[in-house]
Amino acid sequence: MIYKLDKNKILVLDKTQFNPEHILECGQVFRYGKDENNNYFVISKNHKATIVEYPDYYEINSDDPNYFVNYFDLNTDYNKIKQHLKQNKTMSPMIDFGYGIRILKADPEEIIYAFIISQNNNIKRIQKIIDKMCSVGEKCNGYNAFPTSKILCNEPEEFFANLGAGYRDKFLKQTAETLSKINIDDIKNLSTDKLYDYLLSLKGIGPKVASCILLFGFGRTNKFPVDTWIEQVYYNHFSKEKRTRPEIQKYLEDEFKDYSGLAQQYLFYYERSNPTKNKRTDGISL
DNA sequence: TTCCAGGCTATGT
DNA sequence: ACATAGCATGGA
Repeated sequence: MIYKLDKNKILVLDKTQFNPEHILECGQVFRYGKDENNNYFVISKNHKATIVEYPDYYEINSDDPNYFVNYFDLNTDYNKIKQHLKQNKTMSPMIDFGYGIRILKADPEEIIYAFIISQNNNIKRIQKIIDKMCSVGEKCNGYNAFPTSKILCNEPEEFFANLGAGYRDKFLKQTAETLSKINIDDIKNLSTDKLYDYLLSLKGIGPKVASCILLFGFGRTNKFPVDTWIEQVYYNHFSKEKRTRPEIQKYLEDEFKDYSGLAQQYLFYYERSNPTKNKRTDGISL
């Protein structure tokens, strides 16, 4: 038990396994920021939470505490998981660096669109594009909800063309049309392999994006998405042996099994916070 | 100017 | 099955 509910507030009582900066800046969601009081906030679907820090605890203020108990995965003991992962000597210092990371239970549809946008892109621009998409989302108290697929599929071509998403605009439009015709609950319980194949059938979704969606949108923690950053981590901290991205993914999933997703977040956060000076993508020693 | 960013599609072999 | 050019946009 690391939290307690106090009316409409959640009090997170264990700061060793909850840190808003670690959670939000490790690249799993994009609709977050700091408000005028320097407090982190995050928007998920049609809900918003603000996190206020106190000396011995964090206070989560939101429009729906129950939603955010699940969203922040507060019933899972991450200290136990970290202890297990620390058996890997490479991981250990990286876990100490991002000790407060948690895998969020984000909205699947929102994650699908967000990670289609993410391909061959940078986080600043991803956030900008998503923000623009949300201009057509349901108006909530001081923010816009992420637009539903039904809303998106009724938007004209120009809407997608003007997002600044570049060539990804047609992927977003096609995905909106496809997803508006299905119920996400119908695919939510598919096996990981079947769900993976379904995601790959959508235009703009390849192995890496599908892995991110499985991990962040559908809670499949045995997935280890490999992007440019993880590729760097692999060559700099795990092995000099040249491998393709799918091979690196298999290598790391074999190593971390059901904890792959969380392990990936520690590595991603660490590498992005401490960029390797001499980039090396070919596996050859400098 | 060129390179890069949470890669993928299309089009070759 | 594997390799790679081309891709929109903006910041370094």
